[in-house]
Formats: sequence, C-alpha cells, structure tokens
Amino acid sequence: MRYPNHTKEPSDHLQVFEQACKSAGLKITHQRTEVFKELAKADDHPSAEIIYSRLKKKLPTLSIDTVYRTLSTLEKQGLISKVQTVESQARYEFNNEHHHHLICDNCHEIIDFDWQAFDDYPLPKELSNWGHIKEKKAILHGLCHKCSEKKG
Amino acid sequence: MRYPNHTKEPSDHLQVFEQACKSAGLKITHQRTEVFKELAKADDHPSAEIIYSRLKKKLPTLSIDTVYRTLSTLEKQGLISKVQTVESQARYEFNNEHHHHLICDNCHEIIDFDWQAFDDYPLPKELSNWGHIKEKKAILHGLCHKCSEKKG
DNA sequence: TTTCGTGCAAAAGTTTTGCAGTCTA
DNA sequence: TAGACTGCAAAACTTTTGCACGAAA
Repeated sequence: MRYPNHTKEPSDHLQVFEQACKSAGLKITHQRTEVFKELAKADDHPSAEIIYSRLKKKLPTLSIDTVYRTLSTLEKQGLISKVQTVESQARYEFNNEHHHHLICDNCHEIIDFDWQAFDDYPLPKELSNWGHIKEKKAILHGLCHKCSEKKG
Repeated sequence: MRYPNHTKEPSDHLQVFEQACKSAGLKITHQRTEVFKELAKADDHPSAEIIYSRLKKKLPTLSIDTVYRTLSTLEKQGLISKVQTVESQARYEFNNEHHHHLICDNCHEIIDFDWQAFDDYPLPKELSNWGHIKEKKAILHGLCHKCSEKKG
C-alpha cells in the first residue's frame, strides 16, 4: 500500500527495467521480466515465495531458485530493494533507550544515535487514520569512512 | 557503537533484567543471565551466533538453541529488540521513488508514505564525520486499525 | 517438589550453489 | 554461436521444536 497513490504507468517501469538490463549486460529473459513486473505491480512488499506463488499459474515451469536469483540480481542493479533487513541473520540490541540507526552498507556496522529534533517532529497527517503508531525511527544508510578508504 | 556514549551502569541493566523476569514469571537461570549480560554490554548489535560464540568460552555447555530461545523470550518481554527485520523471509519492493515505511507489528502490512518535511530536515551534527550517508528513511511501527479491532 | 529451562537431536524454513541443458542477443 | 540464464537437485545456513534430564523457586 502507499500514501499517496502511485502515479507512474506500469509501461514506464518496464522501460526502466529493460534499459537497466541492457546497460548492465543482463539478458532480458521471460522469467526475469515476469518477476520484475510482478514486483512492480505489487503494493504489498512480497517475499520471494509470494512472488513465486503468484507467478506459478502464468509460468508453471518457473522455479523458486530463479525467483531468488532474479531478486538478488535486480537488487544489485538497484532496480528493487529489500525491505528492512540488514543481513540474513537477525541482529539484536539491548533496548535501553529510544534511538536511531546508521548502517554501513559495506561492513554492516550499526551506529546508534539520538535525534531529538526528529523525535519531536510531527508525523504527516495522512497517517493519522491508520491506527496506533508506537515507534518512530530513523534508519540511515551509507558508507562509513573505513569502508570508503578500503574501496579507494 | 553509539553517539553519544551510554551513561547507565551495567548493574542497572541487570536489575531491570531480574525485575522483568520476576514480573513475567521467568526463572533467572545462569544461561539467561549470561545471554542478557552479553547483549547488554555489546555495542555492535550481535546475532544469536555471535552471542553464542562469545559465551562459549565462559559457558562451554551452552547450546545455540538456548541462545535463540533466550533472545526470543527477552524480545517478547520487551527487554531487547531485533534490529531492522520484519519477518524471517526477506521482503522486496520496486524502487520507484524515495519513501518511508509504516509497519503493522501484528499483520506485518507495510505502508509506503512520503514525508517531505523529514527529507528536508538536517541530520544531527554528530554524524557529519561518519562517512557518506546515502539514504535517510523513517520507519514507523504500530498497530493498524484492522488489527486493533480484531484484538478487541 | 513442581514447574520451567536446557541440551541434544532432528526438523523446518529460507536461501545459495553446481551442473547440464536452454535460451537470448 | 557464445555466453548467460534456468530448472533441478543438493547443500548450506538460520531458526524452531519434541523430548527427557536438570535446575530454579
């Protein structure tokens, strides 16, 4: 779901997809296109298994491996993104105080920080009818100094 | 890691832990205490496997199952939290535009929304030396109307 | 003593990989 | 046709569960 609703046409998405495949040297295969289209039209942030089950009727020979591989490929190209996960293993922290996260996309180090101004900031009014919001957190992603240097 | 640094003493954490166990009817076992202490003193958001490996020297008979079970129990009590994960399966989305996420902790529905005011807001200055921040995202958690009603 | 927790082992669930045949460019 | 992609099968990795013994209250 999305507030406000999408404005772009599906055909625009396909063009972006084909363009991105070409410039990355990726072949435009039937399976790849269908996985992409299924995700582009979905508004519920589906998992690999869900995409697989939705496509199974249309593409009975499709395998789950291909879905995993395709999602991983498209993510590397920046065409799609994984929601809210850092790595395969779950990571924990002791809940002492409310705080925010800054994550290095290369070494996956997580920095906690405070941001009072954000905590005090009012939420967008479209969200007022959604339900009860319990937590409000900022997640920043980037490349830390150590990793920038390593990469030259 | 954390900006700014922690202020509380480890002994305070232990008291909170013991209090929470008592009021939840959980026994204060050796393993449970050690897993908790290990996480409370860690500043790197470790996974279950990492906590296990750190404790193995001190508690050679500890099993990984116990670490998983303990983390899960403590999370249910609200003493600790999982970082950045929604569910066990990764979930994807098509990257059309920058946006933020509102997640129902019960049904796991994810709502995308725009928040221009947040996007324009300056970052805390402590972060200016960290490296290169590429993305800045708000993640809200709560209970949606549908789920509030279901639960009464 | 009673109940809960742990360790062991096995299973379940998620994702990745090697390989040989197939398809795209 | 060459190289990339797919499907199959198997493996790897992460997490959960049943059970019997051991430990906490």
